[in-house]
Amino acid sequence: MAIRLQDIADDLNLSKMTISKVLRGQTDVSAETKARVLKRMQELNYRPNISARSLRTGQTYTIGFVVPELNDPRVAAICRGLNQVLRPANYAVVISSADGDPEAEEREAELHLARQVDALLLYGRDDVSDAPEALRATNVPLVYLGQKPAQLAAISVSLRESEVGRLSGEHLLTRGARRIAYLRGPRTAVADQRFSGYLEALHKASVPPRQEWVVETKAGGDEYERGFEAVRTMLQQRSRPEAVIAYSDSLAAGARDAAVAQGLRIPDQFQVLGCGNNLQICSIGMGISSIDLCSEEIGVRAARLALKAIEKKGGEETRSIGILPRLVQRATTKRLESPARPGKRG
Amino acid sequence: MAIRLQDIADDLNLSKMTISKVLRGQTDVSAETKARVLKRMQELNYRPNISARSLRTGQTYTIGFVVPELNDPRVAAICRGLNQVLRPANYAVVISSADGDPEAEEREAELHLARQVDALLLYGRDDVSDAPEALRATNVPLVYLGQKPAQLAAISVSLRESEVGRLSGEHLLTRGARRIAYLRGPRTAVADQRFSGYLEALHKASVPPRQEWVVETKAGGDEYERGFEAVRTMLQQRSRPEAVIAYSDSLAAGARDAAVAQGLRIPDQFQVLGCGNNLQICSIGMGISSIDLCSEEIGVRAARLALKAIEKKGGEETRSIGILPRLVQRATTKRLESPARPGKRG
DNA sequence: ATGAAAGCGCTAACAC
DNA sequence: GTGTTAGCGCTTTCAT
Repeated sequence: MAIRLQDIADDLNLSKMTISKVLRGQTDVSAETKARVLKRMQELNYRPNISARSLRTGQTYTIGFVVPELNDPRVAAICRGLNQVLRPANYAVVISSADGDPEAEEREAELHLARQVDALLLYGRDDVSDAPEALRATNVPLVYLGQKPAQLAAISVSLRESEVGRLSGEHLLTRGARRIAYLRGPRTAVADQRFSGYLEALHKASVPPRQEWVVETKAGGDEYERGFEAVRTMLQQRSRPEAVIAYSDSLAAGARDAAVAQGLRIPDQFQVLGCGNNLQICSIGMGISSIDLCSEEIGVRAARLALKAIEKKGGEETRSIGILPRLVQRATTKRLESPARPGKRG
Repeated sequence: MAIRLQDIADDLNLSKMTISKVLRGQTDVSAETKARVLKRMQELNYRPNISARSLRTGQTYTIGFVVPELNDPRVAAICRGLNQVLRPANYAVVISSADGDPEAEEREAELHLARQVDALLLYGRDDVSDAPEALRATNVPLVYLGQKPAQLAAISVSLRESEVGRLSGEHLLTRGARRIAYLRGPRTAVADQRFSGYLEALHKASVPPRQEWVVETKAGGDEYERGFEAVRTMLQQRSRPEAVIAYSDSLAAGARDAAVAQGLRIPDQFQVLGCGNNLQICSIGMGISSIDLCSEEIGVRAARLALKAIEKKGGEETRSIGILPRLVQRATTKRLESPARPGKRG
């Protein structure tokens, strides 16, 4: 079938060992031989059989990555981060998507393990924090991204979710808002953490939270509509908020448009802060200020951790990294009068 | 290290051959033995070494898929289609992204081949239609998606791009529009084909095209802004269009908002038709009618073709499938007065 | 119904 | 600098 080391060896009257050495860049081969071999490899379009190699070496230079769903800008950003680190180190990232099916997630992970990946990365959905049973029994380094798993003995790189809420609250408080509504998203651990961070920010500023302005919003589907409706309703009450924080950018877009429809000037009379920094949404129409979830950085850090874990196979180093979100200001929140000057803080 | 067939065999006082048979579901094993083996496999969390297996069999039950960029709803949809067909057939899809780097694309493809994928799928960028040199010399079935490559001897599943333009034109013509602007997108083969389909539709309806309403728009970045500007400018001329077809949904969103800003009522005074059926964009604010590119179906068909090609290894069947786009009507184009009745056409 | 032998393509360890 | 030997974990073929 395909062309093998042996074929090249026969062809050149050498032993396959010499060819193998050239292939792997060993130095104990004469320059001349090396050149000949390389040339012939090119001509014959030789491709080393990775199965054979990894059977022999126990290493595949492959890292698996299981994601719940591909159509997610965070996943795309994480992959960029991963590749950034892993490609130069000669590792290939193999992504497999569960397409929204939680059971497929575990199956995909199993497949990766069977394929002898050198490390396995798992992107946790927001609503699940535990690892599949079967994964616990492996020696392969596991790295969780996005969501810290319940069990302690795992490496993870996750966003400090409570900081998302805190940062959001602070941003608006700093801009003079006191009457802040909060579209809190679904009932998940992540949403809860964000919300508690928000409450903390309010508390620190001695602003009491208002029950009636906290709205739970299911994820998925017509988030835009839900954001729109929620804010429209609030603005019809006697007691109106002057700003809103949304769990997602689609919700924020709906919120923004509801306020505009109500005749409010943004950001003077009403401010909107989204979450996710989804460019596709934040840059359609009036730019939405949003929290960047720093997914690319999460990818970079996870990749580094994976590499380290691969090296010291035995070392059970259990590191958990928390990444801080960043705020991206656009048109829906006020500019501060005095932009931060070096050496001072606003 | 990991647990092997041999370990289970020793454990149960059987030969590893018997274990292997159980593993592969051979029938010539007693039910009792089979049960014992299966049980032990479970307990020990045995995972067959795929490298070894595929070294032996030459098959990996893995199909590679190289995409230029992950953050693309078409790619996500294609993957859903692929998995739909391939998972039941026990194949794993291994996605690798080139992250926008055309050279990485070829490297990733090579990696897949070295890993002995049973078939390799390639998603062509709109601006490139040829295959990397090195891929021509392989026996592995190649399937091109999205974009038919220049060389004839290849299997491909692609969208009938000219139909996108034709369908767009027809949709608006049917709704009484004659003065149709066209934001034609970048200078790529795909955009050209769509445009020619559009011209064809105009021609068939005896509507002469108007140079000044055809605007070239670069891809990427601030498409929304560009769509907005283009339509704003057009609407300030004396001779105004009454509808616009956009190469992408972001452009369409900009176009829609420019028309609204100009005080036009949509869809009565101005119609907008997008392309891509990107839900994230089409459902923010006034729903944008758009052309669905049927990516999931492309995935399904490509997967079937790949499976066929794998089976009859020798059979050089070169099939090219063209998929027809579909229109999804929303608020930015007029509803037809008499919705199509069975047996009649409007 | 169960097992022994051989070998897939490659590389580690060691001669020469 | 180059070659020899052995074996990674599995499956194929053929005995028993």
